[in-house]
Amino acid sequence: MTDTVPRPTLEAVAARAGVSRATVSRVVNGSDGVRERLAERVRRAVEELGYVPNQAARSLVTKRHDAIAVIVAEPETRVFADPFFARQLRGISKELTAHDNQLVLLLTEDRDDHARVGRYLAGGHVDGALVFSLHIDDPLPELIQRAGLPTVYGGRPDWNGGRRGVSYVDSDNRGGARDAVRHLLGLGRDRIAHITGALDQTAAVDRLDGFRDVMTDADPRLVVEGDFTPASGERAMRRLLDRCPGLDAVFAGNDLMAAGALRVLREHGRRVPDDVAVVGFDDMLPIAEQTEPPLTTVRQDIEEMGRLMARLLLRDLDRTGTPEEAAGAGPDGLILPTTLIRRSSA
Amino acid sequence: MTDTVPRPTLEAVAARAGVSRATVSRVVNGSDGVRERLAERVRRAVEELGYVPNQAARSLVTKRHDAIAVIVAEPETRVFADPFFARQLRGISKELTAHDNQLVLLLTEDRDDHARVGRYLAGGHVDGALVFSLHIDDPLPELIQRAGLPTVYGGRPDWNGGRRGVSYVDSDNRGGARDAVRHLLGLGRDRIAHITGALDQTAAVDRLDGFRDVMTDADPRLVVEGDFTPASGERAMRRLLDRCPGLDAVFAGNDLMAAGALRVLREHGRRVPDDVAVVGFDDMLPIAEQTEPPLTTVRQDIEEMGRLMARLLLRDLDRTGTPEEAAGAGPDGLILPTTLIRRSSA
DNA sequence: GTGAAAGCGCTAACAA
DNA sequence: TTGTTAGCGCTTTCAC
Repeated sequence: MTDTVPRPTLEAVAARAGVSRATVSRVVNGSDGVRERLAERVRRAVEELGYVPNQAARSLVTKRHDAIAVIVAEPETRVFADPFFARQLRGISKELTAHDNQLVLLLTEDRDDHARVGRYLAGGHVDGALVFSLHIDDPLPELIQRAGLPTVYGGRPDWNGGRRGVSYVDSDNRGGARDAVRHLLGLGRDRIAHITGALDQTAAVDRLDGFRDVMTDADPRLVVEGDFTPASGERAMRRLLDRCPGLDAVFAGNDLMAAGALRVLREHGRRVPDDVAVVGFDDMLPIAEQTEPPLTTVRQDIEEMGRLMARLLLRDLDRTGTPEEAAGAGPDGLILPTTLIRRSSA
Repeated sequence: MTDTVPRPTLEAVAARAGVSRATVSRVVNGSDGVRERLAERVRRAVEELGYVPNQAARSLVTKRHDAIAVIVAEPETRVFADPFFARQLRGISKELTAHDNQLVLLLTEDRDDHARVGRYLAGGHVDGALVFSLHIDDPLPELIQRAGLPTVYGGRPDWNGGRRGVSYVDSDNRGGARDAVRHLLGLGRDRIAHITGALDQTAAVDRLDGFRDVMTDADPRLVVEGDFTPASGERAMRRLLDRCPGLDAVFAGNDLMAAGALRVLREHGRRVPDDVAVVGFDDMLPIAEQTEPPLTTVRQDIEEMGRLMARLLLRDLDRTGTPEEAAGAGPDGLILPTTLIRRSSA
């Protein structure tokens, strides 16, 4: 609160080291071409004065901010039921700080927020953006594109291929789903149902596609749409039991819905996995391990996703303006592998 | 990627509106004393040019950044099992953006991170800091204090009262615990056990104190220390059943541990709530509603905590330097009420 | 290899 | 009420 002593400037360091500001700047920024003797003197002065560069002044001339916006567009409360969010952030944060970039967090819920975010991005406070939880028809990508910021999306965007220069990182949702279903087949199950996630998100669509890849001729009544919440998992399970009492396995679009399904199965006296085998998706830890019985599920490496998103973005920023830019890796989607984790439910 | 057209400056707007830079600045910053006719002309020019102020240039002179650091010091993975984190962030974010402040997120895990954070804070990039999840003996407060940044803590710091000018926001952990225990007493239980959280966090200590407030002469063997994880809840419950087979109720320090306890109780054939009543703390939704049976628990308004932290900090920033400063509200702790949520477990 | 000097875009005295 | 001007602290040519 009390205004602290004004922090030392380049000028002060220069004076103390008996050199010019330019020299200090060179040393501080690690550009070579400074005689070691001088450099050493400067470093000592920096140390003694506790000098820390003023970022604002630096940005003013470099036009770099060493800051990245992370935009989470989640109007629903789902994010909170989901350790996802925190995990991805951790991954992003690690990568960003390793490269001395700051993480500016932008949480949006409604249209007003979008406008605000648009303004912020256009305001040139950050060098790039990382975006999550897009739903189909989200206006955000449009805004971001207009702001002309390098961007990496988390999760395959629905307009995939539509726009140029779009990078994204995603899990192998389709492949993971296939593994899950094949595992159930391997268990000798053949009346396998699928509870999908909200189909306005590509993750849900891709998992459904994976399911269909394997169950090419599945009874359409064995597929019910949920929305990733436990309640929707319960509803879907009830409907499934109602429609197809003979089912012997369920692949749920995520662990939360699988947990809901487990409850309904128990309620109906079906033993898991004896009568009905259940597989989830995510391996969301507090959930998957705590269900009764513990959940067999498809794990994705969330933190790594975050880390990769950041890495991709920083790489983009670094090659700004170089010739490779046009030729470069271009609009790339990075797909991370998934792993089937066997517990007791299937 | 492609360097966009340089954004218009104050200068450009001034030229277009046929006024001086100073006038444009006044209009943009809403200081009055500009004739409406001129102001209007300036606004139009701003509009036409799509002018957005350069924050770096502004900070350079105002020394304000309109940015707040949010520091989450959680070396463990606990944060991720915990929607807490996301919820508080949401609250903070809302309040901050309502006042045009940016949220810079700093996640720390180890000592190196601390050093980095210290440097960052000292670097004067932000106007204040919001800090969470402190553990006893955390070096962070020291660093922050040294950086001389206005700070608000989430959760009562352990050195409470020790330092001056420390603000914090917390839930009424002690009162909530009392409510939980009284509820169990009201159910006619009298062999009530308590599974504490990690006692290096004040939240756990305060809840234990609340338990003791009511159970003044509790058998010490009825209190077992956990660490907020489900696994610790299981361990603690086993120990309790072993030591005091006659217990008829358990108050767990959070919902995760309560869930673990429920599992062990079931495993031992104790019916809940018939044989043993169980109460949790937090009302962490995906957990509390999904347990078998659903959990009676003490709810805290996490999002509101976040919002209040931000509000407190912004208020501090605003009164910097004014006379009230010394006299002012001073080191204040804001305690939010809790509510007992009745479900089936007690 | 090092220093001098010209800004980066903005705000805030101070004059007019 | 409006304009002029002097920096804020830094990087970066360009001379030396």
